[in-house]
Amino acid sequence: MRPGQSVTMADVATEADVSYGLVYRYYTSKEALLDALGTHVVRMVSGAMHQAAELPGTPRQRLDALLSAVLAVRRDQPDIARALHRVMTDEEIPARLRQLALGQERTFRALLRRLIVDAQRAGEASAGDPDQLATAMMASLDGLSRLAAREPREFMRHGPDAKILLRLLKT
Amino acid sequence: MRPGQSVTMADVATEADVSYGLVYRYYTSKEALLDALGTHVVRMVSGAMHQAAELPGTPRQRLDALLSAVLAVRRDQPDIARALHRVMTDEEIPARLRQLALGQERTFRALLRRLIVDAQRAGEASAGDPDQLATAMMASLDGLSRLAAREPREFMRHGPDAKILLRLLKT
Amino acid sequence: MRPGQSVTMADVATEADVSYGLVYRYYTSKEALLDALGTHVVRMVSGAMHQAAELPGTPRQRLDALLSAVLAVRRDQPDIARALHRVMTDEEIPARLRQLALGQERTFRALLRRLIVDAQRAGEASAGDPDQLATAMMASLDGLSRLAAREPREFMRHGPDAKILLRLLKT
Amino acid sequence: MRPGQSVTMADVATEADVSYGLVYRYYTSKEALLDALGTHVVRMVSGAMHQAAELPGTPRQRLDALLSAVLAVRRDQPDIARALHRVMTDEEIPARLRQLALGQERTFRALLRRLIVDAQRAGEASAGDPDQLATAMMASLDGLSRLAAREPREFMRHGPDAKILLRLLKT
DNA sequence: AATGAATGAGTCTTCATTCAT
DNA sequence: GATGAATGAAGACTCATTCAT
Repeated sequence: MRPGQSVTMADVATEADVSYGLVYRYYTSKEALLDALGTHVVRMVSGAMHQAAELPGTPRQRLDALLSAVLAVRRDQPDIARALHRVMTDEEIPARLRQLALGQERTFRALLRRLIVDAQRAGEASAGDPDQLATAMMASLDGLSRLAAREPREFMRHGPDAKILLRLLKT
Repeated sequence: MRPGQSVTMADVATEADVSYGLVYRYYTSKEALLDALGTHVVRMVSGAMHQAAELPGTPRQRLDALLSAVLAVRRDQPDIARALHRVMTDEEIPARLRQLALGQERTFRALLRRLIVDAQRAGEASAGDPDQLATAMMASLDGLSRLAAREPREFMRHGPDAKILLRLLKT
Repeated sequence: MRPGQSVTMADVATEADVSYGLVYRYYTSKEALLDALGTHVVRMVSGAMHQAAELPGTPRQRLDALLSAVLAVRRDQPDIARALHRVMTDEEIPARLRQLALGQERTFRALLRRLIVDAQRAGEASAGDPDQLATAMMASLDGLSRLAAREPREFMRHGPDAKILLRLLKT
Repeated sequence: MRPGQSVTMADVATEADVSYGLVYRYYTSKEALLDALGTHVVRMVSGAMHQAAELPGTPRQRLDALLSAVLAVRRDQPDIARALHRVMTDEEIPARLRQLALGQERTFRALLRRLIVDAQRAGEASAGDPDQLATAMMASLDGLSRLAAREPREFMRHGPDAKILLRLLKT
């Protein structure tokens, strides 16, 4: 195992079908590139998330929309999702990006928690600590998303849809 | 962003409190080291998995034991879990290790599927495609495991336990 | 310390307020540009030198004029002088330019030597090896020039003028 | 003229007859290497300077000793002197080193000025602004030093010795 | 067996130079 | 002629791996 980056600038250049040095016309550094990429994805997810959350319907229906929207972004753009995942996993994430992602996570958690509480009030979800439920749903959604990103083809055919996560709220 | 490995051999040596070059007495290469590490974890998970699966009880109880056992390994050894995750995520996974992990995944899926079917027959789980259910459970378990590895302290206090995943089988 | 040129072609283009690639319309390469720049300065010094040497007066007066003229060029054009200095210091001086500069140095030395000998004959300079005296004067003039180029403002106010170098000829 | 540094780390490694990467065992960066090199020379010159200044004798004799000592360091270690010169000329001098060198320059100037004033009082130097005289002597010494570093062999045979700079004090 | 000095290929970044528009 | 996008060869720095002691 030679020394090596998981994604090299040469890879990026090759992938984008441009020359080695050209990447630096558009991004001042690898960090800037990763930051831009990550920001793009975070923004997309963020947008989908807020849109879904504002749809009309019962809390349960809105939860469904929310989960499905988030999952869809990752499932439909596996390359970018994989790249983002790599970036977020890396020790060397640009600090700004990490903050952005953490912020989004917090926002998502708050949204989820609110909908869960609403659902409980509406009798659409069993009682239980809404924080734990939110945590479980987020973790599960993350797992599904990763699977969708890893095996998009397989996932489209045989994968469960996000609705299944509503079962975590039992009945 | 300088070039750089996430874990260097120097890190390993320092961590293990041995000299720089001594690591090569025990492992012929970094690849071999990672392979050994990964194999160790896979074996641990594998062992816990089979033990749990053979416990007595209703299918549902055994499922609970299985999920809890797998989650416990990752939660209780966050460092190793993180390292394994890094290794598995990396493009440069030793091929042997990837095979091993894939094999384990298949075994786990088969085990899970069998227990789900048993649970359905016993009326402990609602009807539904057992493959999709197994997929959902594995993905969710993976998400929870990652969270447990990422925030072990937080997870121990406020995290849901694996039992919550049984809800995916509704009732 | 990143790799990097002291003066880039982009700097030149920006400085000259022309577009990036246009420089190559005028100079086929950076080497050619530096060569032209250096040649320009060498020519200026050369011109000033010969003019001064042909002024009327005693050998001592003509020496004064010569030294002052050479110093003035560098003092009054510090940017160009610095650039030239950089070029001449660099390992990668265009060969042609190096030759030109060496030739000028020889010419200057010959001129200086002649004037020194003349001054000695005229009783305006003490006896002594004229070659050593010429060497000392050239070296000192070089030192003063460099100082003038490095700190032009400071030098204009408090710096000694070239006349002081005549003291090297004692009395 | 290809892009390129005046001194590359590869050059250093080759010169020192060690492998490329080994240099980084001893110096954490090129900057650190240059800093160390420069510091070494500055210290040597500084030492020689102070020793010479404390010798017994008339102000004139001590001036002679001082100038000779400084010149000798550069003449006897042309390689290092050249390297230092390169480093100091470079835009990218380590800031610390630049400060060190400037400090030394100030010290040297103060020393020189004091000796010049003493010499004037002792009737060993003609009247005149001691600051201008010090500036002229320093610049000339610098010029001689550079020449000595550039052509050490030639300089040893035909070059003037530092004593000639005392003539700048006329009599 | 143990140490850490030594090696050199790989990666990010810069910049002289070319070329399509 | 003019512009700036595109190219690719260097150069600093890292780190897996080897080897003398």
